[in-house]
Amino acid sequence: MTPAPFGSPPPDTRLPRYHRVREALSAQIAAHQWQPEEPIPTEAELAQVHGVSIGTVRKAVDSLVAAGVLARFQGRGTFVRRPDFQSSLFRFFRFLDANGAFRRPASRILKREEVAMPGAVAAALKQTPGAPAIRFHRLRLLDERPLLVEDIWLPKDRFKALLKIELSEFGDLLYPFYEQHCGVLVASAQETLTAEAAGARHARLLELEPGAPLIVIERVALGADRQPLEWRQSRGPAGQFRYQVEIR
Amino acid sequence: MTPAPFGSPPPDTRLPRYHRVREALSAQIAAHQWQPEEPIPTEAELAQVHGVSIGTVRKAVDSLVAAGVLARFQGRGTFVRRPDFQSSLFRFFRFLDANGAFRRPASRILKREEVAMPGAVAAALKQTPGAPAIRFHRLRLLDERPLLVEDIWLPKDRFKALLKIELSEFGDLLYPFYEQHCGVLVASAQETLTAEAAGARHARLLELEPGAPLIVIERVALGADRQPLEWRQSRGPAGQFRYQVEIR
DNA sequence: TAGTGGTCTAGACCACTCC
DNA sequence: GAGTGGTCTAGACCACTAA
Repeated sequence: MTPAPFGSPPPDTRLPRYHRVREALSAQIAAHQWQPEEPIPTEAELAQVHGVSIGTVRKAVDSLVAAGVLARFQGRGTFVRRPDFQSSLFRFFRFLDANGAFRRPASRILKREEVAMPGAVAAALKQTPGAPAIRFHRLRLLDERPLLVEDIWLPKDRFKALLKIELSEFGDLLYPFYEQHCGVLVASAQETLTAEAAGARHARLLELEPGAPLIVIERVALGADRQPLEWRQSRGPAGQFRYQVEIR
Repeated sequence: MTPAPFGSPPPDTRLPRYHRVREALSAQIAAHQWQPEEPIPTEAELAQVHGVSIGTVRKAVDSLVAAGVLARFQGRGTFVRRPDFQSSLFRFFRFLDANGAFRRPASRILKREEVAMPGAVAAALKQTPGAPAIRFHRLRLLDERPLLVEDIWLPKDRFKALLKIELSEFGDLLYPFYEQHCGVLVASAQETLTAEAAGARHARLLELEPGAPLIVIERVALGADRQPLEWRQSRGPAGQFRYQVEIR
């Protein structure tokens, strides 16, 4: 038995080989070793590099595909998946226009401010309470009708470049701005769904009666290293929301 | 090339072999060929029966395990899974007692009646509108405090045995009664989550203010053959509900 | 100890994409 | 046509369960 090699994470003593190959690939993906546009090495190459058979490589890749990290394309190669947030809970709001076609809602930033981070947000972002933060208030609309109110918090140090951008220059999506101006790439997120009665402010913004039921979605966006980057809370009318699952 | 064999479903011309093996296993499971307590044939046997290698059988079984239909146990065998509804949305209601331990809520049947099935329910159960139906009103409680109101609809013909049971004899769970008295086994279900403001009746039953936000979960319970068996709508206070997902 | 699934190999041929 | 992933084989040994 060979002695365990030294390395930063515990060197994985008796795990199955496909498991170790998967860990190695995961680490390389997290280190941005491959761009989403270029294929990762072929299965034959990976088999040779890791000293295992192709079948074992396939099993490792299989599990990363199942986890949504990689995507395979027959004849083209295997690619790091650019997250498209297809499974986001927002998908279950009825983002349809008058003709029934899907539409991305427009965004209107109502306010951008520099404030101290409250305790609950700081806990989610692993910051100290009161740390400098950037906060956005945003409204999302469909055909000029309000659909969602959003409250977005970012740690100021990593995102201060956003303070120099004119509000009118922001597009409908924020994550491309994080990437281009702050070098921060959102890789995944955790969402929590709850519901509440609309307060006066949210009711006014969403053009509802106070007390109307709202769906509340809280999201912590994570980087490839699973460090929390952004915290946001979004509210929309419950009547517009419908979430379906299969259970066993 | 051998001629396509005759059979009830189209005999699957050029599908991968593991796919055909999976279909065959699926059909046998749906036909109750194996009980959940007994293992299905070993991988070696299945390989021989279907004329494929063990690796191909494993791939077929893999996909059924991923779908939650089978469960494998090293050294024991592979079994048809008895559904435990672990993924039900109800799991996200806070079913906790004063000490924070999980508890199954108690059930109190408020009413049982024979009525004609309304159109919406009939559509979900693939019955004709106005067909004879059994309807239960039920309250679920935790520590004597109401947690959920339920409205349950069943087609009368398959479930008439339930009419002979005293209301006091029903336990906390209905599905065992379906199985024992009506020979009907629930294999899976589809759930839809929405929210609404509490009407007067639901508010009173749940001891809330009228207009308080409610989470509404609609469930269609399906048999092993995916025929709809039961339709139910459950309502609970939104503040007690919290649903979490990981998105990519 | 016998039998099960879990892991792994070292190939093969096929279907597809791209040049 | 060259190169990719998709499917498939016919074995092997290991880890675990149950008797």
